[in-house]
Amino acid sequence: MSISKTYQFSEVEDKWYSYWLEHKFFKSVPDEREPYTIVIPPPNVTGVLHMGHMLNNTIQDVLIRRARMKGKNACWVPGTDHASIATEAKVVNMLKERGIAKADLSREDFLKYAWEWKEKYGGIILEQLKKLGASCDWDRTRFTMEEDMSEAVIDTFIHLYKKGWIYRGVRMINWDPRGLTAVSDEEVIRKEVNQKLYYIKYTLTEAEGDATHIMIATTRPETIMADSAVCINPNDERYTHLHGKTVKVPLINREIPVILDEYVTMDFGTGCLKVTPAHDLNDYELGQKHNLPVIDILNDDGTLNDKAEILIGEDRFTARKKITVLLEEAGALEKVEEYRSQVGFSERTDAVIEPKLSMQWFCKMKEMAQPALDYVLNGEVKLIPDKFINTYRHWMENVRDWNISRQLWWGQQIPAWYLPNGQFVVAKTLEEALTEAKSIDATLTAADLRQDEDVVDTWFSSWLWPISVFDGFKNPDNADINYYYPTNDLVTAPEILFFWVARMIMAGHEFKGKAPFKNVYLTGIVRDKLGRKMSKSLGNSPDPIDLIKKYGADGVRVGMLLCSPAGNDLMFDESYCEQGRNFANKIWNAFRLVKGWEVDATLPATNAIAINWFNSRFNEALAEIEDLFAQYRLSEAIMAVYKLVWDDFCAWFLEMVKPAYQHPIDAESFNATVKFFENILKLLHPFMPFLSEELWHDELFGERNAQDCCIVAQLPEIEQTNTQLLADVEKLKQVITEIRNTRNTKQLSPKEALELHVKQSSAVDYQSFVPVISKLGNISSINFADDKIAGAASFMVSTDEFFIPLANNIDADAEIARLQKDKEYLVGFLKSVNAKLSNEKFVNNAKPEIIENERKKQADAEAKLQIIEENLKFLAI
RNA sequence: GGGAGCAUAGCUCAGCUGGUUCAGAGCAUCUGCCUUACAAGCAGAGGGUCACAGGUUCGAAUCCUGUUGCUCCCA
Repeated sequence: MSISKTYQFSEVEDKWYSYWLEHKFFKSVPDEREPYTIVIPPPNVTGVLHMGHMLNNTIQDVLIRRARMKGKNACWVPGTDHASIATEAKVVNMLKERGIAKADLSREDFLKYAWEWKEKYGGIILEQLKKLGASCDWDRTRFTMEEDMSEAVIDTFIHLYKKGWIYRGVRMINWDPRGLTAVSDEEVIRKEVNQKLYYIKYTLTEAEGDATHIMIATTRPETIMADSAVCINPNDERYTHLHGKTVKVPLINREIPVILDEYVTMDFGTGCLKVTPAHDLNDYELGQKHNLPVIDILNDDGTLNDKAEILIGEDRFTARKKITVLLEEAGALEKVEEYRSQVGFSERTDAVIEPKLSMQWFCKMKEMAQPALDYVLNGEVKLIPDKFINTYRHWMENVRDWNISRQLWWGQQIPAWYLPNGQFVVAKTLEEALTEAKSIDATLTAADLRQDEDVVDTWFSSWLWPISVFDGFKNPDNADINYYYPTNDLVTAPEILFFWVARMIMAGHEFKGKAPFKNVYLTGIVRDKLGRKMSKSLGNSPDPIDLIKKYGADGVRVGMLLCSPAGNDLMFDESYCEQGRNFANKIWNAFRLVKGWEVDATLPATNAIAINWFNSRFNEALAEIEDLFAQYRLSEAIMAVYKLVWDDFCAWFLEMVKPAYQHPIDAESFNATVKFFENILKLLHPFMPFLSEELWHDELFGERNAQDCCIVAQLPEIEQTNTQLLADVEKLKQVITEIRNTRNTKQLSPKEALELHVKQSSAVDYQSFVPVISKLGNISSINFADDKIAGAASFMVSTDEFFIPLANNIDADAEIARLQKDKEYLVGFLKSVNAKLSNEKFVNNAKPEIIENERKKQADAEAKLQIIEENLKFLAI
């Protein structure tokens, strides 16, 4: 049977994924083992896999698979959130294509269509995760709008309302005129944009001497009709004459007062501020303070309403253009300047956010923020990397109340019922609401009550996620929640640290008395190699599924991790996936080599050195990798595995034990190699699950039954290493590298066997390395000599000298020049070491071990220098 | 405007409590090899005033101050 020269991942991946599913390796039920739990950050049900997910879920899968292989009961809970704004937009579009307008539908009918959409198109992303190899317990897949989960949301709402932490009020909120809903502060993305600053003349109602008008600078001329006042700084001497006056709003000639407030910055614009309480947060607060009327001139969709008096029905941006023309014609526009400033955009619809006064539901944050902050500050919840603690604290200390109502249908409807007189009651069902309402007015019937039309913010579902996925609300004492909660690690993007992570901690404390997880690993943002964030609009994001097709899931996973330093953004480049694929291929070919070996049991065992050395090296790497995982330094962990496999195992160990072409290998070497290979597969598995599982089942590794899979194999225990052997083999490797280097510089064929003479002064047991040196260096004979060899290329490894006789091939001048250079370096080096050692302050202040070390450096350098001097003399003869 | 972080090889990054793991890794580059596991490979090599300027110290990539440049968060 011939085995392909390259690893054909496409034939392997689906096969093993199905096999794992079939044998229920991802499934977790509580048992006597220690649990290791991760809840997935639920992606939008509308979402498709992007590079951020790819990174995120690769990390989670690596952690989960590793925990499984360390004997933990690993449970990774998948699911999606209902993403009210995004989903509702998709459904509205679907309806539009069928010629149906949302406005013509009842809430009930609309929701029917929404569910239809969800069943048909939703959750694609979960299928995509399977391609990546995600070992989620799919039986536990949850969706934030399932009945139980929604019930938990409603109960939570009622609970917090009764506690006085949820209230209803008119506040300035962020309005999305495209999504036609309020959005939270966190869903507003601020971007720097080029704008224009318009200078507009407001005429004084009564001229004051020469002064007939005042000048106002604004970026939003279309809102002048909503002005309630003009504000100046009381200390501004330019405008003292205006105190107590009134001015007229241009075009509509409404009279408004000039008010005084130190809030106004004297050196920005003209020093006069138009106050528009309905359309600006700061103006609103100013208006409250000065008792100004609120004139809202905008409809929900961003068009002007009749309060504007002019340009009624025009969109706000069209109105802005038109009003500048009108102002110009009226002679009220003085000038227009270019201006750069921050504008808020809706995260979901990218519409410019409109500050708007609105009656909304809010959740108080202060009380819940304090304990949630404490968890992080006292280390019960660790943020990795810890630089986020500062940011977290800052946010938690300045947290504002959370606007939780959304003017949508897709989501959990707010459990509040209005009475005809405008009062309301909060209750789980209409019946309960009626009972309560009757205590206000006994004559009321169910028909008199009207439920609040709005739904709660999707985050108001997802903050319960770590509890609700285990049914912790309905059955607060069930086996799952008791076993899995609190979970272990949460892997997510730093951009949702506040509106998701922080709130989960709040909910965890409030409803379970415990934080929902122990560690929060915050991944970086995936950027392209120019450092730009990957986004749909830039089109700079590769489709992860295409990458998987091109490089294999294992290759992409490795590529992802290679470029993701802990906590830093990553500059993704496809070449990393290529590197991952090449690595998979390397392993595949190592396998092909070993697979092809024939064993001759009568042969003597000759590779004890190589076997003992690799065993030590493997355990050394195992300990190193363990440590890196403990610090969540996954990119360094994969690199450690990469070097162990590629350099130590393939380039050194296999080359050492590899029999000559078409020769058999002895049984001991073979068995050791197979055992090492098997351990390597285990180590690789969390990173490269498909390839490792594929090879695991080859008969090379013995009989496997259906349950005997790499995915559930147990990682080897870390054993003691032989540090002396490890150090000596480093010397051995240097010798071989020097021999190869000599060949290279002297242009000798690797096929030509050479002689080697060793003049040794160290204690390294080169004698025992003779077979390895001969094999890897293609050395025909090794002599241990006391004298230097004439007419030979030479090199040094520490203070041991090596000679390769090369009859006519020695350029004495070049040798001398090389030695001179080494000598110069050593002389300089010695000088600095000697200077240190003769410095009294150094000798008095430095730690003894440091001084000892300097002495050793001194002795080594002197010994080496002496040899070089001798060699120079020797060559000069 | 307020706060945080970063700056080390062409690129992406390590470098922990200052001192031979102190200038390192992988990729890329260059040279030579299609050597019967792998050219998606093998063997070698080159490449950095550790952003800049001061300071502390016997000793600084590492600690302190300032400057410049970039990123993020909040207003």
